[in-house]
Amino acid sequence: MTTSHSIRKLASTASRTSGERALQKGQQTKQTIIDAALGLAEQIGLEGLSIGALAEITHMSKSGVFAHFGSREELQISVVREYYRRFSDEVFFPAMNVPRGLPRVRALFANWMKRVAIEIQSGCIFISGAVEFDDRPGPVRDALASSVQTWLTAMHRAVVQAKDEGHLVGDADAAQMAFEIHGLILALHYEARFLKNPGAMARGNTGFENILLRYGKSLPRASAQTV
Amino acid sequence: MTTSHSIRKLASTASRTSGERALQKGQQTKQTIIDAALGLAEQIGLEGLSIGALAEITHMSKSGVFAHFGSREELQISVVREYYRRFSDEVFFPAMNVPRGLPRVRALFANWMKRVAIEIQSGCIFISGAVEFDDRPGPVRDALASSVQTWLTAMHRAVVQAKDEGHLVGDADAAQMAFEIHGLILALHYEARFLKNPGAMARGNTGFENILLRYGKSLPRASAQTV
DNA sequence: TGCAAAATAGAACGATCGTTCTTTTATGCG
DNA sequence: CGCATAAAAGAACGATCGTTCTATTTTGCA
Repeated sequence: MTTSHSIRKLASTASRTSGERALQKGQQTKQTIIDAALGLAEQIGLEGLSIGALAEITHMSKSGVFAHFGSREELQISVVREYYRRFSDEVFFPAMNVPRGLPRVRALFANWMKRVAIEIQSGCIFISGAVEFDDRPGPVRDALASSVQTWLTAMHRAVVQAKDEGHLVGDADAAQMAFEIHGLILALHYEARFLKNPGAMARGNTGFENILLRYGKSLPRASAQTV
Repeated sequence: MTTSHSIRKLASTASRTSGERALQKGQQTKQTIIDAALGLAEQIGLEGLSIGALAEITHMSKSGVFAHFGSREELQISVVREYYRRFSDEVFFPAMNVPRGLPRVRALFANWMKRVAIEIQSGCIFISGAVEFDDRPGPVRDALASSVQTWLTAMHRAVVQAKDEGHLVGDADAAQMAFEIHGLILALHYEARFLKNPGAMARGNTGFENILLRYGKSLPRASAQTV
């Protein structure tokens, strides 16, 4: 549906077409603004974005910044899309080079953890945005929910594949497993970023191994039957 | 330390002293404002609180509302404290009537789940506040972090007691188990409230049973050795 | 009931917000 | 180079924000 199509569209965007020409001045500036806006949004949230602050950072006038987007909402949407692009590049695509099944699930989780670990300093827009827009309808919420849903669906698909490959126990519920993994990421983000708890990173990794103890068709159950 | 002391202080507050007199007019109004502010903050966040909006809701003047707190920050802190009080009343104290050990941990988790389930409509300030104030120092953040830490410590203590009672496996790491439980709650809040995923509630409960599969000294391991 | 004190209202402040409109500057193609 | 067009700046708008100051009303005790 929309989700997987977005992923593939992003892939085709990555392989640049021959017709690509150098960015015009306006596009360059717009990208500069989006970069600055993303950095700002990672710190103070999408709702904290202000045109005035962006103008100051980019050494432009408010109206100069504004003209590139036409509205604050459109700016926020641009930031969401940019974040989604970077998230995909860092977390999703690299894991596609890892064999499907449990190895790929491991890679996805590891990349996700790495990303969130970095974001202990800067903040994750998929998480902060969810809180900011959880009951505020509109195009920004739609863009955010769509991006998140695409990623979570990709993660879920990887788990399903792991089960198809026979890497998980027969009664494994892929959606349940994906839910529990998501919880580990959220707990890491919460406890590390808000509570400054230094042990959170290790607990995230241990949590993942505990999930595999339940769902993975590996050592514990196998050894019980083999020995 | 501060945490357990706060819990006990709250308990003593609950048992009303004989010297208590009827609230003066000012205190009544203040409580009315705090109630309205809490309701508002649960929907749009602590940062979304505005004195003007509160004045409209309570049919008062801005300055009339303002006078009770002296600053917006003090109002936000009052809201955090009120939320902490209600959270404790609904989640923590009822579980103290359940026998310590695994039953009490189950009760705490069940109450927590119930609370978050209700908050799928209204929002949890411990979660939204963490995102809003995760890198914004100040007294509001301090009040919030202190409240959250008190609760998480109480949860952790209950798990430690469960291990002491022999209800958990020998190598159980209480902090790790508390971390994973926290993750389930956060995943429930995220997927139910933001993504409107109807299956999230059941996944939270299943996740808890899966955690007990790992840490609980009950059926799975016992049967494997008994049979 | 009278009166000091508490509680609330009202008006105004400087600041910042997103947005609009007009004017100036920079760009890039023929 | 010249010129149409894109890009950016500048000024101003109405609205809302937290806060301050002063005036009015209400409260509760002697």
